[in-house]
Amino acid sequence: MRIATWNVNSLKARLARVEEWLGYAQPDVLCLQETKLADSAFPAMAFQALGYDSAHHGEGRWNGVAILSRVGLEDVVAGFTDQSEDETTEARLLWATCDGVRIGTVYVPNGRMVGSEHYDAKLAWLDRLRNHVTTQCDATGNLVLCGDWNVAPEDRDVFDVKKLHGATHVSPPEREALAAITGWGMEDVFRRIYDDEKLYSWWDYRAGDFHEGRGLRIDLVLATKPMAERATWALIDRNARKGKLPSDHAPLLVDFDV
DNA sequence: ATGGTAGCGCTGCTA
Repeated sequence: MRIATWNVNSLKARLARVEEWLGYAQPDVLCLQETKLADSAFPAMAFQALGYDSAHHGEGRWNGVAILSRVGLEDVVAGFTDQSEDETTEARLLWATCDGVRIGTVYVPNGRMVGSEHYDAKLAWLDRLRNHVTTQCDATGNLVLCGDWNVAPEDRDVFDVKKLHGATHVSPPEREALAAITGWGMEDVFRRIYDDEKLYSWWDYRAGDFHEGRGLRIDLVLATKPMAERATWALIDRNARKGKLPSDHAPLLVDFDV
């Protein structure tokens, strides 16, 4: 099973690129983030025409997550299950079961500046996700949780450690919040395949950062042990970050022997 | 050298 994750930074702006990419990347499951669409505007028919069932959880202008699958799509759950009736939350989490694998797509809040209310909200969101996963999910089962985590797990995932020291995406509390999730029983699968530095998944649009190699690895596929052990191949598809009007993120693909 | 781009949507916010 090939599972991919891609922050597309507006599915409306990126639909043609996503369709083209599905054609040559051939994922069985694709998790999307930042669709920036309301559910009513989600182009389900375009994906159905390519053989993919889909589920979308969106709010319109910002955020929005989706799962596309050509191997079945069942038991779709949007958001946190502890959500109260009147709680309004941003569309950042969606689950589905695809061919026996429980798959989640996440778009973790950016956090903006360390110490800001947005940063505190990011840490709180990650802790809520940890609570959700550790109480609702089975670490011995087939679980894959992928998306834009807005956290670079280690210094080797950052283009300039000194420049970004203590900043958002690399601060110790963010890394600890992510580690609390992996520590429960999931692995950053990409690192099972590659040890290298300078393998990034996001580059700022500004100042030629992509072409200068100034990026971060913040898009991650986490998998429980039984799944991670069956990972056979992974790739950050930098070609999808090139050309006219790309997303600022590249897609990440992982093959599992299931 | 403290810049720069993209998306949404029409003003400035978000990333």
